[in-house]
Parts: sequence; C-alpha cells; structure tokens
Amino acid sequence: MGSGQLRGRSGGRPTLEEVAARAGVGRGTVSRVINGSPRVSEHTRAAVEEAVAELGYVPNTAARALAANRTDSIAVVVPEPESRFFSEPYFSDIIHGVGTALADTDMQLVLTFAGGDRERRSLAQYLAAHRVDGVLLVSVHADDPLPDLLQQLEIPAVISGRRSADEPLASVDSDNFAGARAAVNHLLGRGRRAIATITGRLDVYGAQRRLDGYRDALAEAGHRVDEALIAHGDFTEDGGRRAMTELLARRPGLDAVFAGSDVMAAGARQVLREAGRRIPDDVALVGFDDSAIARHMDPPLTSVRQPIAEMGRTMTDVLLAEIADTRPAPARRLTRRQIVLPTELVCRASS
Amino acid sequence: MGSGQLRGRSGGRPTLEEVAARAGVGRGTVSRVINGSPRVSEHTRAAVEEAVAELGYVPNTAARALAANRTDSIAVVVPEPESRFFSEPYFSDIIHGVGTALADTDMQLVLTFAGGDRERRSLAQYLAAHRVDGVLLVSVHADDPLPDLLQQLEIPAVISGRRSADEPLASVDSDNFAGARAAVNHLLGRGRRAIATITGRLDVYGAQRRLDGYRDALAEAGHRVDEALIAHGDFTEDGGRRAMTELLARRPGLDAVFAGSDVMAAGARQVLREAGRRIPDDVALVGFDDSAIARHMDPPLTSVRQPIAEMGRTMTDVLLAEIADTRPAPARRLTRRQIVLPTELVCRASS
DNA sequence: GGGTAGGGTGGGAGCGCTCCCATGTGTGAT
DNA sequence: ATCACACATGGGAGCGCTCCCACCCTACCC
Repeated sequence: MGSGQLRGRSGGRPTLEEVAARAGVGRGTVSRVINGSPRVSEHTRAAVEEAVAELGYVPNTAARALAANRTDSIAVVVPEPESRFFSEPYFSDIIHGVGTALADTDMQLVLTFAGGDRERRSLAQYLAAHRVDGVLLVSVHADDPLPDLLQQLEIPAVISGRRSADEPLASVDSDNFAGARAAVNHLLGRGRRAIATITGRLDVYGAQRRLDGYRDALAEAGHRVDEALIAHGDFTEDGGRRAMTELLARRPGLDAVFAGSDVMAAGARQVLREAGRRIPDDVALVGFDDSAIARHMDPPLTSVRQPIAEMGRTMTDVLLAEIADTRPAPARRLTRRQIVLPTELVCRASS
Repeated sequence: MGSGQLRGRSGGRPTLEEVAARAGVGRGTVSRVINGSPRVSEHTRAAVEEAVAELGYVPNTAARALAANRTDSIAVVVPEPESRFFSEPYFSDIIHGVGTALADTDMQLVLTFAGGDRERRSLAQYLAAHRVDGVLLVSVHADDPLPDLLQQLEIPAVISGRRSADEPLASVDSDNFAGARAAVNHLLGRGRRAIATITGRLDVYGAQRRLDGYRDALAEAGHRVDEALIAHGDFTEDGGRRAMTELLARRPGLDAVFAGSDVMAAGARQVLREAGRRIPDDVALVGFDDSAIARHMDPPLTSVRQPIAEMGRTMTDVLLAEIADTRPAPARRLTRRQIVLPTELVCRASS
C-alpha cells in the first residue's frame, strides 16, 4: 500500500525506506546497520543485511551528505604552474600514494586545479561550499593564499613540503637537507673539490633546504663555500642549462655539480657536453628526485630519491586523522602534524 | 520571526531561503537566478544577485544533487595494473587534458582506481550509487567488464583507445595504425631493410593496430613480412629487453627496430648496447609515445607522438555532450562518438 | 469591454538520508 | 514481585535544494 510514491527520481534504485520495509524494521535501524553502529542486535542486523543484498541497495551519497553534512571525499589541489608540475613524475607518484591510502576507506579523491586566476576563483568557491571534507595541498609556494583560506574556512588540510621551518599547517615533507648533504658528501668522498650547485626556486622551502644541506656538508668537511659555485635555476631543464652556463663561465675549473632536480641536471648535462666536459671523468653530476629521467640519462644519473608515493600516503593518513578529529570523537591529536620522511642517495654512473 | 531554526548543521552558511528573504522574493525565484533561468525579470535578478553577493551565498551541492539527481562531477577510472600506468606520462597528460576541458564548466573530476579486486568491487558500488554523471575510461583491456557495467547502469562513458574495431562505447583514440606506418616508412626511407618490431600487449587494441601498421607499411613497400622479426613485449622496460634479446637471437642481422612504446625501446636499447650494436649506425631505433624518456635517451629517441592531452580534452568534451544528451534536451547526438586523433613522427638521433 | 494568453512569481511537495527522542523489552538488583 | 536501567528499535523532523503547479498581473485581441 502506498508504494506508488516510493520510487522517486533516483532512477529506480532502492531506498533506505524500501530496505526497511523488506527487512520488517524501521528506517533508523537500517541506517544503523549501514553505518556499522554497534547498537543493533545480531538477529536484526542479519535481516537487514539480507534485505540490502536482495535489493542491491546502495546508499544515496547526496542524501547522506545533506543530512550528515559531510561529503566523504577529499580534494587534491594541483597548482599546475605552466604545467611544469605535470611533466614531472612527482604528480603521478603523489596521486598513486594518495590512492593507496584511500583504498582502505570509502573516501573519494577529487582533483582540483589551481592554475590560472579563474581556476583559483572557482576553487575558492568550491572550498567555500565545503564540497570536500579535507584538502591535500601539493607543492605550494610561500606566498600562496590558499592555506590561509583553508584555515579560515576551518577545512582540514595537509601540505606537502613545508612553506617554512615553522609551518602552521599539518605537513609531510622529505628530508631535503639530509638528502643534499648525502649528495655532497658522496661527491667529496669521490675526491671532488670544486663542487657547484644549481638550486631550484628558493621560494620553495625544499629548494632552500637543499641549498642549506649543500652548504652544511661543505662546511662540515672544512671547506669554505664559494658563492660563485652557486647558481639559481627554476626546476626547469632550460633553467638548468642557463645555470650551468653561468657556472662554467664563473668557475671553469669545477669538477662536480649537485643539481636541485633531475630535470635541471638534464639541462646541465647538455651544456657540459657541449662544453666538451666528460661525465663523470671531468665533472661529476648528481640530481634530485630519482625520476625516470635519471635512470635513462646518459650516463645514468646519481640522484637523491624522495619517497614520493609514501609522502602521498602519509599525507592522506594525516588528513584523515585531522578529519576524524573534527568530528565528535573521544581522543584527539593522535598523529604528528609535521612529518619528515627520509631521502636516499641512489648512486649511478654520473658520479 | 522564526529565524531560530533557519541556521542548520551546514556550518552557518547562508541558504537559498535566507537569500530569498533578504532579496524579498520567493525560494523559486532565487533558484531560477542561481541556475540562470531566463524566466526572471531583470529587476528581480539584480536584487537576488545583490543578496547573494552580500551574504556570500554558495549553493549546497549535496542538496542540489539530492533534489536534481545529478552530481556535477565525472570520474576518471584508472586501471593501474602493477602501477605501470603511473610510471608513464600518459596518465598525467590525460588528466591534464581532462582538467583543461573541465575548467570551462563547473564539473568536478573524481579519480577512481580499479587496480585490485577490492578496488574494482568498491568502484562498482560507487558507480551503482550514481555518484558521478559520467565516466572516462582510460586504457581498458579487451575483456574488462567495466564498460558493460556502465552500459547496463546507463551511465554515459567514453573510452580512451577502442577495445576493438567496432567499439560500442563512445571513444577517443589516436591513429596508431598511421603512426606505426609512418615510423616504418621512415626507417625504410633511411635504407633499413631488416626492420624488426617489438609489440605491446596485443589484447590492447592500440598495440595490435601498431603491429598492423608495421605490416602494412612493409607490405606496401613490397617487402615480405618476416615473422621472426616480430617479438612481443608487454609495454614494460623488462619486456622490451626480453623481446630484443629474442630478436637478436633469431635475426642477428636486423638493422632497425620499431618498438611499440618508448619504455620498451629503452629496454631494447640496453640489450643492443650490451650486444655491441651502435645506435643508429648498426641498428636504428624508433619508439612510440614521445615521452620524456625519448628526449633524454642516448641517443635521443625517434618516436611517434600521440596527442595525449588533447585526447583527454576530447574525451571530456564527448562525455559532457553525452551527459547533456541524457538530460531533457532538444537536439541530440551532436558529437561524433568515435574520434581518432592524428599521430606525428618526431625524428631524433636514434634513426 | 470582456476574454485570453503568457511571462513572472511564490511556495508546497518532495529528494533519501541522519539525528535524536520517545517507546518498548529484557535483565539484574532490591 | 518491583523498580531501575541499559539496550534495541521506530519514526518525526529536518538537511537545502529543485520541480512544478497555481496564481497574479499585464498586455493584447476581438
């Protein structure tokens, strides 16, 4: 009786109500079973689960989101400046890690882009509408307004790579400092003495830390740091070429280069080769990221590996914990909010 | 009066109702303005827009999704078999293209993974719940049940790379056949005569088409196709190595290799080098994809470029059109459902 | 002048779910 | 036997929006 109005616009899919009718229980009880509440008798639970199976019931997420005021999804914000980000494996690896961590939950991953002005504006709208429960910020610049917006909106967020030493947001970073130190120590160990470096954009904290590590390793070994051996790139291949050209002009006698990324190392290699320097005989070369480029370069490039997929996974875990904290819960703050993952030097023929 | 109950659980954000009150109009009118309906007078529209601006109103998507039975988001399904997919630039480029196409709309992009069994099951649930308005299927194998599931659920879907010559689903593919022909013709033009090929997994239609193109070009040039010059890889570097080893054993006199992907070409190059063959002097090498690897290989690899980002963009456009078709609309089927985009040979030092 | 379109508008009736309070129903303590 | 309390359960009251029907008013026509 009265089943005429039960089938609504949802395309004929069964509703909670119908499951309840079939199982001979009330709506509330079905809801409890669906959400795994312990306050349901074993017997009733079985009956409901059977009805769910028979009807092929799948909860309507929109209705749930509306009633419970949560979305069960998180966003990954992709900065995408000049699509540089996409050309690097960084992106896919992070996403891969995030996907792995999310596989254990029923959270969904929404990809949002914050490239141009228009995209940033619509992203702000999107966040203001609270269309996601949390946000993963990848590769954010020091002066990006997004983190502040998120804090203001009280949306849980985790950032990859801190913006400064005292990052207020929860963050997951790799140990850029130690990685750079390892690279330089490795070069020193091979008897290199005039070790140059090509930095990334220094408004990226990680790039700064790699430079710090470079300096620290030299200082520790009792070397004076020659500022003319430091050139600034911007993470691009072309930037690597320009920086290498500068370095060669300033210090023709250099015998090693530590580049702040593999891509820049690739650019440097071209310039070195054109200048007739053999690698590693005349100049040893070390990169950072251990990307596919490093393995396929000629000669294969020694590089500092970052556990990027693991960073994605860890970021997600931290974010999920933050989201759980937001909701009424007994214990709080079980996760560290600042995590630094180790890097590792992968030695190949270029050094 | 009665404003006590107006602010609900939504975190204090203004609702349609409040905008209506402020603008001195009814709910329906605000809804019309928000959704750009033409049946609103200019004067009223202005008043509503002012109220929206003053209150900083942003529609609640969950409520809209529930009432209108649509989600304003599409899913990209990532097969992710042994994470091979992620190691290739294919993934990022497709996503990039999709993002570009979506930037003009207010649709969101949800990334879903269909790697393991468990993921596939939860994906099926996800789709059954109609949590997205449409689906982009990337790199699907011939026997994947997903496309059928989607048709059964009547969810609009577009596939990248057909599964067979008569793909029932809407699809966007690159011209693998012509690309392979161009590669082989190029090698023939350089005077190569014993041209081998390393195929990808032949249950991927594109791989089959590349092999077809190889055969066709040779036949057209009046060459008999020597089956011993055909070896099968699986798109991996290791597969490329194994296939190259086989080829060298069977036909030591070969003077060119057309590999079905850059990654396999990289594997082949290693084997060739270990066997003492110089590239391109002894053996010319051509790959497929024109990925970053191709540019950085030594020597730089000649490769067939696919417009991958454009494929992503086109797929999205087709999908959006399909979704629009689903909804009550005047004209139907304005877009072609089977699109093939041209490939292009990029010549470098390896041939 | 009355009749009739039709554009513009208000608001009721849901969409399918969660939250929470009220109502049983059984158990153990008194 | 009586009371209390915990546990299990049903269902009302929303969540904020869209859809759609009814209504009003202003032309415009005969």
